[in-house]
Amino acid sequence: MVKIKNARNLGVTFSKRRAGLFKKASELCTLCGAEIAIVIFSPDSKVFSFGHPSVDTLMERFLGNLPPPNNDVQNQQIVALREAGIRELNTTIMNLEGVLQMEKNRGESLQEIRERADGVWWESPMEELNLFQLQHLKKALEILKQKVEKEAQMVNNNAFPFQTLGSARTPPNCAS
Amino acid sequence: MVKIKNARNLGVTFSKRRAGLFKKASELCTLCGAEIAIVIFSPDSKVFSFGHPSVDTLMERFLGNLPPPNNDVQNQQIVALREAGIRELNTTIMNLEGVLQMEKNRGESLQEIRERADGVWWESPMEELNLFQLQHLKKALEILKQKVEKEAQMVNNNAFPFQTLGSARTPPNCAS
DNA sequence: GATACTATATTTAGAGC
DNA sequence: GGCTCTAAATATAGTAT
Repeated sequence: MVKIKNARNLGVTFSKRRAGLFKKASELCTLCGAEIAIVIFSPDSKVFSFGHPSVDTLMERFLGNLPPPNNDVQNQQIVALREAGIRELNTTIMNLEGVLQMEKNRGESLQEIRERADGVWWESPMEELNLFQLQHLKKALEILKQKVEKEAQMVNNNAFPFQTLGSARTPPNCAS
Repeated sequence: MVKIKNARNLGVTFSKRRAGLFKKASELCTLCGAEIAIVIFSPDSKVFSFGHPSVDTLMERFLGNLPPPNNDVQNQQIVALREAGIRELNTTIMNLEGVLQMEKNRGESLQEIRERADGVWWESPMEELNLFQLQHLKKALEILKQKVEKEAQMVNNNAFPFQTLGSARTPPNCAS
C-alpha cells in the first residue's frame, strides 16, 4: 500500500480507491459469475454501495432469510456445451454488436451515456438522464434482451437431458 | 480488464481476484477510515465475506435496522436505498459493456481457435467461456430491465428522483 | 490443490489544470 | 470540485514446481 503524504488529499484518495474497488468487484462479477454486495460508509457517514444482482437480495440471502437460487451454473455450462454451436454464438455476438451500433448511430447509445459521464462514468449521477433518455435506453435494452434470449433459447432447447446436480448452500461465514 | 484465455483457470482467477478485492477493501479501511462490508457468492454458492468493523453491523445499519450513531433512521435509509438503486443500474450497464467487449475481443480470433481446436471445437476453452458469458449476459439484462423500469417510473413521479439527501454523524474509527 | 514466479496490465498518488 | 497526466506501486494470468 502506498503511503499518503497529505491528509488534505484523503478525500480524493477515498473517491479514487472506492471507484477502483467497485470496478474490481464488477470485473469479478462479469469474469467469474460471482454475486457481490459492497457497502461503504465514508468517514463522514455517506453511504456508497455496489450490488449485483442487488445489495438487498444478497444481504437477505447472507442473513439466511432467503434461499439461494438453485441454478447450477457449472452444470448449465456443461449441458449447454453439448449442444451449443459456434455459429449460434457468433450470431449472437453479431446481433449484440449490431444493436449497439444502431443505438450509437441514433445518438443515444450506452457509449454516449458513458462518454457523457466522463471517465468514471458508472459513478455518474443518473439524475442527468431525462425520461425520454431512460425510456429510450429501456427500449434498446429490451430489443437487446430479446435477441439474447432468442439465441440462448436455441442453445437451451436442445439441451442435453443431464441430471441437474443439486447445489447446497453454505452457511454464512465471515472470513477476512 | 485482462481477457481470460483459459476457462479452466476460472476458479483460480476467482480466488486470486477475491483476495485482491478484500485487500483493496482493507486498505481503504485503514487508509481513509472507511467502514466496508463485502459479501461474495461464488458461482457454486459458496459464501465469502469481508467486514470492518463487521459485516453484520454494517449490513444492519445499511438496511436501517439499527440507527446510525448520530442521525435519523429514515433519512439514512432513503439515502442508502437511492445510492443502491443508482449504482446497481450503472454497474450493471458496465458489466454489460464489459461482457460485450470480451465477446468482441474473442470474436476476432475465433478462426485461430478453430484451427487450434483441430476439429473438436466444442471442447475449446474459448467456447466454454463464450457460452458462460452469454448466459451471464442474459441474466444481467433481465436484472437491468427490471431496474430501468423501476427508475423510469420514479422519473415519472418525481422531478428529482435521485437527489441525495445529506447526512452527517460523528467520525468512525477504523484501526487495524 | 497450493505456492512461487514473472511478464504484462492495471491502479493510483501526486501535481498541474 | 473535477479532470488529465505519469512514474511508480500493485494486481494478476499463465505457468512451473
